Amino acid sequence: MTTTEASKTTSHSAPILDSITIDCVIFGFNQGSLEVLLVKHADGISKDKWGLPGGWIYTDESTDDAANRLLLALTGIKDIYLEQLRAFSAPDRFPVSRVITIGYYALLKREDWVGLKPGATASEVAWFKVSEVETLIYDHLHILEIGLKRLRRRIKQEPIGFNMLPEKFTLLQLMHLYEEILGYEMDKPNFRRKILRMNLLTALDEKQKDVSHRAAKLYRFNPEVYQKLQQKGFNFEF
Amino acid sequence: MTTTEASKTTSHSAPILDSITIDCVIFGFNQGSLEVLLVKHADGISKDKWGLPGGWIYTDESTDDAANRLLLALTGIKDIYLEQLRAFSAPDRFPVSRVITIGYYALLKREDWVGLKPGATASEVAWFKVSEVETLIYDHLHILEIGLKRLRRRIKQEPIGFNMLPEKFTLLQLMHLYEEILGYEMDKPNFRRKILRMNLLTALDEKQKDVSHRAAKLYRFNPEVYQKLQQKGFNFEF
DNA sequence: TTATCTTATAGTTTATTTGACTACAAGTAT
DNA sequence: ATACTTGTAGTCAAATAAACTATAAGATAA
Repeated sequence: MTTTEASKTTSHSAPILDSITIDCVIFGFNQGSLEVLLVKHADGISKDKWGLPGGWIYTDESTDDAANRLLLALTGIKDIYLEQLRAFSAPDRFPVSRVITIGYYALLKREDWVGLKPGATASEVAWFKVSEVETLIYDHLHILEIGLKRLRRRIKQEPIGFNMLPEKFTLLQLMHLYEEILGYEMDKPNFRRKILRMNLLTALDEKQKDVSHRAAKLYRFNPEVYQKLQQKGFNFEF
Repeated sequence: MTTTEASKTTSHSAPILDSITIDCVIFGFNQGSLEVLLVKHADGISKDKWGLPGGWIYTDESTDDAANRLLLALTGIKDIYLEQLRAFSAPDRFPVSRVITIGYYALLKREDWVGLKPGATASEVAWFKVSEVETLIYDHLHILEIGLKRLRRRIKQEPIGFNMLPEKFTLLQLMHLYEEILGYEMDKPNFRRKILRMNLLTALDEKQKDVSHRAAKLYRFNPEVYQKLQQKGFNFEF
């Protein structure tokens, strides 16, 4: 394999599968915008171009394990929300040799992100607004699009949006997240009513601070309640 | 690679990827039951055991192409509804060597199925009721479960059920398909109203024949209308 | 300190959709 | 002719969604 793709991984020398990689679309929500974490390749045929973070798969790990390993190495964070998208397999997707990649997408709390982890291989890492990404190496733009499509679908069916918000958030912040991802505006009172009626949020005895207007109540997502409701056949829907 | 996995494919000698396969869950609807097409392996470590049809991927084709090629070889039918599930990658999923498989699921009209195509490699092929499948080779039972889950989700969001019915069908047949897949009973008049209101069905000037009761009107799914409605933001939902 | 601005939150009203039913129509079988 | 089965139409109450109004709770500034 060329250094181009090999540069995706750490310098770890464990045996790897030689024609399969993983690539990950990492979403974050920052100042009202949906963003994606990209890396700039240090060398190889895609030198100085931006692409999705990715890497090889060790022979003794699943692709889920590989994706989690990659995320930990890149962000220093464990237990990131992660879901497989699918395999991307166009014969010419990678110009040097035949490589199939398994796409993933992850949701990150921006408050957990502290910058590039020392020791990571990428020469540069940065957040980009999803709406402003225009070109990426290989078929990574396509993977990003599929990831975005999946996120839009999922966020209407499962309460995963919280994974991109701080632990404590206001209902308006949550609504803005939905508006940004789904691409349309919503009605504040109706949104409140609908989400509160589900009982998935715990109201805290706390309010926003440092805002120049009436402070809103803070809420926390309650995964335990969600699990219980799910078992009773409850279906999250937006 | 061993003959076990190799026996999945035809004896074609085109170059293949050596650690990736595809496996396909083929669903059909017959006499009120959801069924799956399985093959019995002729030799190798899984000799005489039932599993999903699968095969290798040529170096110059995508996994979608490989899946379509497999389906054509197995059934003789082109243009089968096909969607990728995801990659299955547990390191020990295939006991002989490290092989990742890309799972697919397909929907077949049982009227198109004419029995095993001459020249196919599998020693035996048969339809099984999904509810009665208990053991399959490797992780194929898991793939089947994921396929079923995906089918249940999709059928509520997109009008794909028609792919398992004859061209002309009655509303009750369609409802029975939904009941069987989703696992709960529905109300006849309400079902009619909801599906007809969507305008996706063309009423034909024909009725059922050879039934010992009042014959129901036959309908046909109209993909053109669906496409137009989709562009206008229409969302199929059940 | 009062007026004004901004956002939070509560409530109203109407239209639409769902779910559970009833009723009748159109055939077949006895 | 009668009973039986399934198809199809229609009713009605309850639940939900969409659009909107109104008020509350602060912060800011005249």
